[in-house]
Amino acid sequence: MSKSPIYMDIFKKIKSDIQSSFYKIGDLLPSEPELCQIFSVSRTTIRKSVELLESQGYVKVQQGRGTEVLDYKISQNLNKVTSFSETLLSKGYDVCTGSIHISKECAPDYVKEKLLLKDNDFIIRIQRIILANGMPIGLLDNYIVEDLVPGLENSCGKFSSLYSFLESEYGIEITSSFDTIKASVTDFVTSKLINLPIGSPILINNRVTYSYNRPIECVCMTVDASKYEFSVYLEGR
Amino acid sequence: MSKSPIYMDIFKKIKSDIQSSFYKIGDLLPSEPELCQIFSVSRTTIRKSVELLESQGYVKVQQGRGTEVLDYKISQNLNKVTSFSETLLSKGYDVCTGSIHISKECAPDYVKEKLLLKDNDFIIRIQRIILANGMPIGLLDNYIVEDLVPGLENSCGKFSSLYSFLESEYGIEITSSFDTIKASVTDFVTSKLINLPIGSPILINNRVTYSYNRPIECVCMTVDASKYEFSVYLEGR
DNA sequence: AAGTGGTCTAGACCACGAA
DNA sequence: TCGTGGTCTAGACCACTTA
Repeated sequence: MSKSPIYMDIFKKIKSDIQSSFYKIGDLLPSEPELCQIFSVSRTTIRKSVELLESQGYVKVQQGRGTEVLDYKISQNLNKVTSFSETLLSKGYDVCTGSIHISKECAPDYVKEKLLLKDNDFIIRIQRIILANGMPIGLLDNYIVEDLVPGLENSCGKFSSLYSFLESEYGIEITSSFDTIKASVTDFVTSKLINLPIGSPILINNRVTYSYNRPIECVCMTVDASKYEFSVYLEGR
Repeated sequence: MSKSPIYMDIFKKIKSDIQSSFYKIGDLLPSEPELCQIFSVSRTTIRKSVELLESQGYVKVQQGRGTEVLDYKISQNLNKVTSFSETLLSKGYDVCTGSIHISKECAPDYVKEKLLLKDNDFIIRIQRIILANGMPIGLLDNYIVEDLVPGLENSCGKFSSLYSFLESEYGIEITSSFDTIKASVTDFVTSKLINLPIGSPILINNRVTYSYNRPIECVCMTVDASKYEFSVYLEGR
């Protein structure tokens, strides 16, 4: 049946209870001993769930007082993981996939390292040319851990935003990513693919995507620098 | 005496053991049961300490294998506001300022907008050429709200990290920033300044810096893309 | 004073990796 | 197979907030 730990199920249950206003913003959650009774588990397990809720901004835990439900719409982190198609959409482009090729491959070493794979593990590779307003704007090269997405190689044309598809079809919740951004210029091949003169500036975004600390995907996005930039909010020092 | 919890003491002890290379990079820490014996505590406590070490990037925990000591010098400082000289230092470059010019100017319109200035407000502008290992690597162009930094225009040569200087000399606490990263290629002027062929890829980082939600500075950094990349951790979706 | 979350113990069983 | 970390239990006492 369910392979996920109990604390994860409880976390999701409380999260959805908050989102459905069963627990209202500003209220206190039931106390930890009460939650233990409600879910028939030990306090350790409840605390792990509450820890998750807190880390994702759903509640504020205060000793001596209780656990308050926050306005998650406001308190969510600004630096959210968004798929590139989502980002382009929000910049006002009309986005679609120009060409796509899905294949099952043995992962290159650097991908194996990032995704903590063993030597014989396979990945699903998705290569795409992304169009914005009908013109090529960039390339996407995704590598996804094969075990997690059986049959994905036959889903050509069934999605535009990969992350939404992973969530709806495979129940994979994307919780975080680590992005590295660099600049370069197009070589011959890239120039042909996205229809730019050789030597045009491009932004390259390498990302590893995680679902609860488990790496599930890595992706390299190459995009026309004249049509894309990357924004981020930094906090603390 | 010590008011801190045991797991915090153990965390600090192991952290300093890592920093002093008692536990070397790439080694595995003693297993959790062993650590229990070493510190005479239960596994819950040890796990809390290891969790802290992991969250701060000192170790990588892997089921079935062990807890590996990471190179903390590389993995530190995610999503914190760091000055560019600090970032370059952490990447292993020997950083210094090649040339510097400080002036008091009327702010350009786009700067006024970002810093919420009025028409007659002035800014202190600092233009610098940054050297890494003695070679030009990039340009810095800072605009700082004048009211906050009286006399800064006479501080030429008194600082290398601007943010540290603002903190120590003016008590300005930098709390957050909003960064936009884009790619481009050098034009004639930039090429001359940082000693690259025309058309070389560069990364441009535009930043607005805040002290408790008040904008205090904006800066444009232009840097040789072959020697710099930008990393960020995104959370939630 | 009573109830909250914070810390901690001493066990147990399971899933995973390496040999 | 054996040792690792991952999860979980059923307690206990402490520190803090509120009333």
